[in-house]
Amino acid sequence: MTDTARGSSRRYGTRPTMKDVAARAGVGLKTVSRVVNGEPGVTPDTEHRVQEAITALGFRRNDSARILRKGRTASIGLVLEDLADPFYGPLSRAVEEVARHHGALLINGSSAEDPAREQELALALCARRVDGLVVIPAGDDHRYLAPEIAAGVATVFVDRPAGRIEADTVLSDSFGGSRDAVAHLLAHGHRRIGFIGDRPRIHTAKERLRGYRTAMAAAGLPVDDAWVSLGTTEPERVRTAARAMLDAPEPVTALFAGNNRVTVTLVRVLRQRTAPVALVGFDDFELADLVSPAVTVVAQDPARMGRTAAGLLFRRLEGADEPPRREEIPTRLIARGSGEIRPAHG
Amino acid sequence: MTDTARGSSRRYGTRPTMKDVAARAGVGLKTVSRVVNGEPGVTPDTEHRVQEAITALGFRRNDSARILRKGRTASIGLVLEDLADPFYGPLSRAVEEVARHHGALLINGSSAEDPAREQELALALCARRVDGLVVIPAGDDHRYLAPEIAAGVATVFVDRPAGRIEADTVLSDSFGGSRDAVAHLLAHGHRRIGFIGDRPRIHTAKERLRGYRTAMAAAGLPVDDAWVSLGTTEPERVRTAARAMLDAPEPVTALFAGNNRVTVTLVRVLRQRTAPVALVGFDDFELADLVSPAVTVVAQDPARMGRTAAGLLFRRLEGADEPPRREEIPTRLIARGSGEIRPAHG
DNA sequence: ACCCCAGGTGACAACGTTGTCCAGCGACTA
DNA sequence: TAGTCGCTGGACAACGTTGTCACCTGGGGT
Repeated sequence: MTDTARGSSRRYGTRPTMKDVAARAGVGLKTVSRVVNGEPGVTPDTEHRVQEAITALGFRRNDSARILRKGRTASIGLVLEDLADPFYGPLSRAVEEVARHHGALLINGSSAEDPAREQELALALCARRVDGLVVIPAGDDHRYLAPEIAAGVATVFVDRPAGRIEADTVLSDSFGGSRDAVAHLLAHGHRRIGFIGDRPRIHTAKERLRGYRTAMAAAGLPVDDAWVSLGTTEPERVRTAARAMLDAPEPVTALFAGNNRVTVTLVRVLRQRTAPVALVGFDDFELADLVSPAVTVVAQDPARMGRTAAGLLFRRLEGADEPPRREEIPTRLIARGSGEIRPAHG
Repeated sequence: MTDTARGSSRRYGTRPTMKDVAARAGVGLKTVSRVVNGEPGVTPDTEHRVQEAITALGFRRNDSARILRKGRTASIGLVLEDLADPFYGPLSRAVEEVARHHGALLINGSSAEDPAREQELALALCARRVDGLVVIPAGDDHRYLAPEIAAGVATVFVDRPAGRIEADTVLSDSFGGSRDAVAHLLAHGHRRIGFIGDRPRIHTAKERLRGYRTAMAAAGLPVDDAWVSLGTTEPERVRTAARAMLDAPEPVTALFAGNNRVTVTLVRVLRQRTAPVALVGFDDFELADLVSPAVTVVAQDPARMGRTAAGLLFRRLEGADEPPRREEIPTRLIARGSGEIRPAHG
């Protein structure tokens, strides 16, 4: 048994090509191509012979060759932060749905919040000649994509803006949503409100902090430095930050969580405490209404973000030649109880 | 302005090729190829000239052509049920992680539980000449994949077995997990236990039902037909089924939910009722410990399933020539409270 | 009877890359 | 000094498909 023998059955070379089909059907190569692509100009009789050869040989068109020839791949790339994060599930699903509607496949990868990996992935997708790219930025410099965009790769940034480059962008209203969230807590009598958010490098984290500060300022309230903590969403980090705020001499009476991972950790922290602390989280999550107290949130609409992004992308692909757009998706405060707790000594 | 003028900047044809780079660097085509692929046999000086030309022109290798030439695409396909379902997030992430480790990209799509769409997707991926395929079956006949598998596409089925075809498979221990879940309820004194599961067409639903029946039989208990309800996971369907069981003359005192979607709906149903009803769910979910009572579940390990599947796939790609394997991933009962409620008149 | 036309069909080049193979050139050895 | 070796570099074919164009055949019009 030679090694050729072993490998031969796995060789792509053994796959039948149009040439093989043509030979078997006794027709020309181009005729097979016509049948495969449903082009007109083939007698029913010929077509039948070709179809028969196709099934007999188990032929399947090699899209790699087709793509090479046609230039368009009918696929779009999606670079996101983490496929396993519940925020991105509906988003990717929405992108996929739109892509499917346009006959395109979705190729995706997770950057794990690492700018280098984001770039590596995005460029790998460009090398595959995806027609378009939906990117949830991990880094803040996307100039590396400029040549690709110039070469015709429609590119849309979602959830966070592109860095140092002009491009279509779809964002949640992080600032407005956060302002509303904090205003909600203020309206319920809180004066000392803590904010625990994601790393300051991340745009949405900054925007949400800005919303928090703006709401506090609008109420004429000072913000103690100890009330703000930005960092990773690791549960341990969040727990430590929360404890510091809650165990201070003048503890906060309410917390505003900068994202869904933080909110979940805070729910766990707060349930171990006796003193009631109000909580509002940015981004909704499943079962938020079932924990007790039910968690008040600023809901985003990830599916809509995905749909909007993919929509913009395909507009470009269809030739829309307008300056880059920036769509802002509104957020919605959903009051469920945890934000309505009044401060103990209100 | 002619239409050529409008479209020209978006044409792939305008992208520089190795030929262009070679011309600019004053070297041969193959030398550029060597530099791009880091092959030896190029003087530092020449290499430098080529690198310069590459950056100057913004060249990026066209992987379509490379794929066509080499036969291998360095990408694997993933066909799942719904990207937005929290069960599949960690699973796809795990597959992606392994793929990345092998230098492969992930192309994926959702079948939406529709066999026709599953087939369409899987075959589209094969036409793209993915090296391998991870499929979470929606249908129960996968003979359509036989030619592809024969042609060398490594294929692994996950979560549900392949239909009418032999192939590597990775499953959760649905039967054993369900038996344990029901045994747990029995141990807490329940005798009338309801099972609400997914559509009977789905293999895991059948297996979980079998586990339920086996546990009941082992305890010498009859199963009333009214205690079993299989169907979609639509909340409305599940609510109706639950109400019928709970409002019967001889109501069930405990419920076993066949999957995570059903469990969540049941939690909502039960919290509106005064009489305590025990609940165990198949498949864990985030915050299961935070609702009250905390939900006892049979936990699966989707990440491990994904890793195992991708592992099998790459073993095949690396030439493993063994008969199809069937890996069963054990489940784990996590008692949190909801399963430990004793029947009112126990 | 001739010409023309239309529709069906096939030969051939091209897409951009990689593998094969050979040529050129400088250096080292006998 | 001549022969040889090793290394760099390039010409060319091939991967499987599609677009272009020309050929052929048969039928209808004059």
